[in-house]
Amino acid sequence: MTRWVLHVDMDQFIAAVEVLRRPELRGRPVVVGGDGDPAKRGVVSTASYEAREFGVHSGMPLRLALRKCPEAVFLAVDAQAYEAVSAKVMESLRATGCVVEVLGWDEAFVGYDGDDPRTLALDIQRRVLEATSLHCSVGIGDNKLQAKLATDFGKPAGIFELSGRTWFEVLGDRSTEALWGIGGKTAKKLAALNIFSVRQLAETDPAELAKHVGPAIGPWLVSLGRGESSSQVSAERWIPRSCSRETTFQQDIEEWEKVRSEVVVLAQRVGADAAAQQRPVARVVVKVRFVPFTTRTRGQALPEPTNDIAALELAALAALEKFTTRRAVRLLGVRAEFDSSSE
DNA sequence: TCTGGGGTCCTAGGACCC
DNA sequence: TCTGGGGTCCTAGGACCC
Repeated sequence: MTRWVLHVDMDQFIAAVEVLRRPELRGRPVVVGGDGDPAKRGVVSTASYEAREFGVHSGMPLRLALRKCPEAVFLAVDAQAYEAVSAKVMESLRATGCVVEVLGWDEAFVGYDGDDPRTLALDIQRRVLEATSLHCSVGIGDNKLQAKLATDFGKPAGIFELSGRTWFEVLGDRSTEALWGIGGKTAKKLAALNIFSVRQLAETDPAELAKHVGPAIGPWLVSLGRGESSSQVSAERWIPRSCSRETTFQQDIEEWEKVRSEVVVLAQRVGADAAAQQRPVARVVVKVRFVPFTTRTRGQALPEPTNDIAALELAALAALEKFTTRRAVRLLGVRAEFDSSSE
């Protein structure tokens, strides 16, 4: 167990990468999302700080972002470009000699056993800037939860420390939704139980909360409130449990025959992905989002784990047959669940 | 305003078995 | 006849995160 956990988070990562290769965009509101056409169905992946001043943020429909900020530059998501920069970021973190756990394109935990986490944080910022010309913020904590929450207080390009000692001082009066793992739904559920703040959550009886939210989640939520987390920073290679492909159609699909043929296309793509990873598929799950926005899933186990495309197509179609509704469809998805013995 | 795409983990209920 | 108690597995849905 390392003594300190640092959480490194790139500042407005995707937008920053785009500005880096288009210097003329610096200082302008930039919105990255979908295929770059804000008139189409899609959401904002990242907005630059300039765009955020207009109220544009991640997850917002592109059409709404356009209304809020018509003068913004809208760009398509270019995953390959971000992956390339991400690799450089992670490489410079590993060059510190510390344990690095990657959390996504633009985030990582760093485990540290020394006495001076601030100097390490400054060193990390310097290394990342030299390698990528991009800025990051660093959170320092006694554990992952504290470090992760600290980072936001350091943004942009800063360093912030949050420990067991300062936890309640910094977060005690904040809404439970400020915690990593509590979203809108859970915050509302807690509010119905008269638990509004992080401090109130910390003082809740775990067994009592378990009655309302389940045996594992109840105690876990209380530990979040107390700023506790036990999971260690791990550099172990991540073994994916599943892979999936999904598409939101620009026009809703009315014909069920067309739904069938699109599911086959998705099954083929997922099958190719699974085969590339050399992971046999044990189960296929089809996801259907009906108009206006109701989402349902149905699954089909394969007779035996396989990467055979024809078998995956058949399983996907069998799963699709389990749907009885035939309303218009706006999204289709196919997910392959791997045989867990194939690691 | 009309809501992406790619993931993870937990829960509840039913089937099934002893 | 009016039916326990425990365990495990599977499935669909929910919630959350980047």
